[in-house]
Amino acid sequence: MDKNHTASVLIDLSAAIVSVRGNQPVCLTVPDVSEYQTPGLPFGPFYPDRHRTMEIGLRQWVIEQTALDIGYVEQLYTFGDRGRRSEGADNKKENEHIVSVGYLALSKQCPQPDQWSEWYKHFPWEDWREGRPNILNQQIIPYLEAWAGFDELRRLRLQQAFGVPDKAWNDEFVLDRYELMYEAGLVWEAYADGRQKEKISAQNGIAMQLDHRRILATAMSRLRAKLKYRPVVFELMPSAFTLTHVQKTTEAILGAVLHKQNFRRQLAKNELVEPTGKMSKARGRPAELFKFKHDESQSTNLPGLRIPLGKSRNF
Amino acid sequence: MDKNHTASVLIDLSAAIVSVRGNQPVCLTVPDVSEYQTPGLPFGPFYPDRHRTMEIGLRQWVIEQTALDIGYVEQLYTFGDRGRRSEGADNKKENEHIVSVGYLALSKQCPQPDQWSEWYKHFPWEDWREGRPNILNQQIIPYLEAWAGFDELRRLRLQQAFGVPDKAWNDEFVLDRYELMYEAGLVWEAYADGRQKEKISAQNGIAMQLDHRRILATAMSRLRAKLKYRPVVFELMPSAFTLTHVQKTTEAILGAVLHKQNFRRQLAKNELVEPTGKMSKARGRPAELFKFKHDESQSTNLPGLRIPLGKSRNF
DNA sequence: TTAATTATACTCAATTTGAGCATAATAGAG
DNA sequence: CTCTATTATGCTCAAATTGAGTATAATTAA
Repeated sequence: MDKNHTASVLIDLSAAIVSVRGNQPVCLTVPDVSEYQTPGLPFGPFYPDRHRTMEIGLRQWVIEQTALDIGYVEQLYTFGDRGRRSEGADNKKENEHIVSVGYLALSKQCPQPDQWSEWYKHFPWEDWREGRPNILNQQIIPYLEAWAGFDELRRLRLQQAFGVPDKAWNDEFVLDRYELMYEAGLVWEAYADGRQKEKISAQNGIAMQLDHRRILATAMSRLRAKLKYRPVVFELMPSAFTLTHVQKTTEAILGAVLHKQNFRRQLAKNELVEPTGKMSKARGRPAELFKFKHDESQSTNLPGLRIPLGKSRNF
Repeated sequence: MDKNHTASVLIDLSAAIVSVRGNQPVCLTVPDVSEYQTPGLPFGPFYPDRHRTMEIGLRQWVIEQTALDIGYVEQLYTFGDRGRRSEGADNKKENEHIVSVGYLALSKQCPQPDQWSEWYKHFPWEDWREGRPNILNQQIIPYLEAWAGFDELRRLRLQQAFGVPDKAWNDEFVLDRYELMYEAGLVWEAYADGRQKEKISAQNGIAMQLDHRRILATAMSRLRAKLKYRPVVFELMPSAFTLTHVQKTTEAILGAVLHKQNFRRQLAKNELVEPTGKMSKARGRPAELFKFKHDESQSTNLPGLRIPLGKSRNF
């Protein structure tokens, strides 16, 4: 094997640490000191002789830096892209390449509100809870249509990702949509990476540093998909909660509204929760407080919510 | 941040290159020269200044070394484990740590039959096409039951992974089952890694080098899961095929038998194939030859086979 | 007391799934 | 040439699941 090339790299562990505040999914970010002030995801280096696995390394610096209790952690993707990542960075030697491993982590609380950034400020087209977002028809779709032109492949991808013109919107294709917009030069990062000459006029969501918005998009895709077959919502819930609370949290993640009675039917069928006996006190009729049945550990591969992929949305 | 520790690592790209020969899923392996003669997955180093992305790097050495046409490639997982990976290797400097990025690749052909190893020789408990494998009740389950003892958590995991005693077998939990067996000291690798003092008496499938069997298990899990919602089978099919051929290939991957008519109904409903007009000639009534509708590219996120997760097996 | 609000029980049609039977078209045996 | 084994394909039907309601209960705030 050819040994003329350097094969040594540094490893960055980047984390999309997700929580839900009110009815908004949020993500821990660190501020940017540069002129653009784009927020970024927290990240830290991986020291292979200090930590046995990368996940341990990740948990370590998250605890050190944020004092957060992250229960659920899942590896997302490893990015080795030269173009997108290291070139722009300034505090690294020219020859040191960086590979970044993206993680998704879930946190039940989110203290210090200013450090948490709402998902849908970065991805306004992904929140369908109040109906189809205006930004789609008013900006994104027309621009993408023009970009696709008569290119058969581009039109097919457009149809897949955005459901244009006649297919349904699939909430899991967050990453596909972002990548398409990136390629079409519709997001700021494309300009920052030099793929796009002119700055984008419209604000298609708040940009992030380097490829962090891509990592967040990956996290959103994964979490939305996972929600449907694994009971990960409970990693975002307090120890006792009402069924409506679970639903609101699920809806926040999915960016879609669900049918109340059917949602409860799923919860009941899969035996995911059990009553605590206590009741919540709020405005209307008090709701029973429930707890997750398998909180101890390894909740990972239990059945999940089984939200039918199809059209179960409430419009 | 603490800079006393070395953060520099080498990156290995390991690939589970999968194909189907006859009715057996196979995986490209490289022979081992050491005393144990355990096969391993092919791998190559990643040179960050030569290849823009890791996937490009992977395709490069696969083409160079195997002359195979791999269409579909998907990243599986990045392993940074010190214990499992680099310690045992002998051709590396002590201080150079290795992170291995596992990939799944699919190939339509598999020339040089001796280089391809059948999945179910490494995982005999995963092939349910002829009914429940004997090895489960005769060896694996009793041993695992003993290992679990009265430990509540272990019993729960056993139930999840192996469906013991009353839950259904889930074909997607290949990795969970392997990891459980590893922890219980039921596979050779546990002995090789020093987790287990005595060599395992029973042959629970053919072992592989380092953590390669774990990577293959990851690949199997991912492929089995993907099959159900993305039309990846066609990456394993020739340009023209009969419906039965698609079914046999699917069954080989899933390690389970499917209901013929219902399988066809799914194919028809999702409009994944179209007739070529030609017919196959074989033993019985000739079957129509079909082709995949979207072969050009980006077949990635089309609907998929939608094989119901539940009990659609044929026993 | 009443209205607004939230929770929960129950219903029902449409669709999807699981499992089968019936029939069609071929090759090869006799 | 006919029969049989074999594979392909069309069609049916009950059971289960899903989508979308209506009805009713238990609160707080006015």
